[in-house]
Amino acid sequence: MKSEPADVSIDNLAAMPNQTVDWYGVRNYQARNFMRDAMKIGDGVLFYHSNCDVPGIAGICQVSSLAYPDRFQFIKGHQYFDAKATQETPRWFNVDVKLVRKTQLLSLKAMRENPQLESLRILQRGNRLSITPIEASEWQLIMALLK
DNA sequence: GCCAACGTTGGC
DNA sequence: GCCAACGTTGGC
Repeated sequence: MKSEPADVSIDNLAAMPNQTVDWYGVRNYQARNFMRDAMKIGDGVLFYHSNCDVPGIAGICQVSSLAYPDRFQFIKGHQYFDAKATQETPRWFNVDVKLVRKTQLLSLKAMRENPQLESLRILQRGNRLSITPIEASEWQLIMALLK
C-alpha cells in the first residue's frame, strides 16, 4: 500500500494512537475494490513510501479492520469530498492499517535490481495503482530481505 | 458505446 | 519540472 511520506510516513504511523491509520483518500475503483472485497483482518501489508526522495518499502503492517466508508467523502470542501457519495450509498471505502514494525528501507531501486522480485506488481511498467496484491512467495522473499 | 480531451500518478 | 502511462469525463 502506497503512502506519500509527506502525507503519512512510517514514522507518522508509529506515532499515531494504537499505531493505526484509516487508509483514507483512495479514489480509484480498483484500489478501493482490493480494500472492500479482498482484505481481511490480519492480512499482511507492505507500507510503501511513494513520490519521495527514496521510494520503497518502509515497514510491515497488518489490516486491522474490514472496509468501511471513507469519512472524507462526505465532508464538503474537503480534498476528498465526493458529491456523488451519500451516507446511504457511499462510494469510497477504507480499511484500518496497523503498524507491525518499521523496517530498513527496501528501495524501489533495490527491488528492481533483484531478479527474484521481477513479478512484483508494483514493478510492472505503467502500474499506477496505490494498492496492489502480492503473492505469498513474494511476501516470503521480501520478509527474508527485511530480516 | 466511442473516444478525444483532460486530469492524475509517480519515478526520474 | 518532465512526461509516460493510465483513468475519468462528457459530448455525440
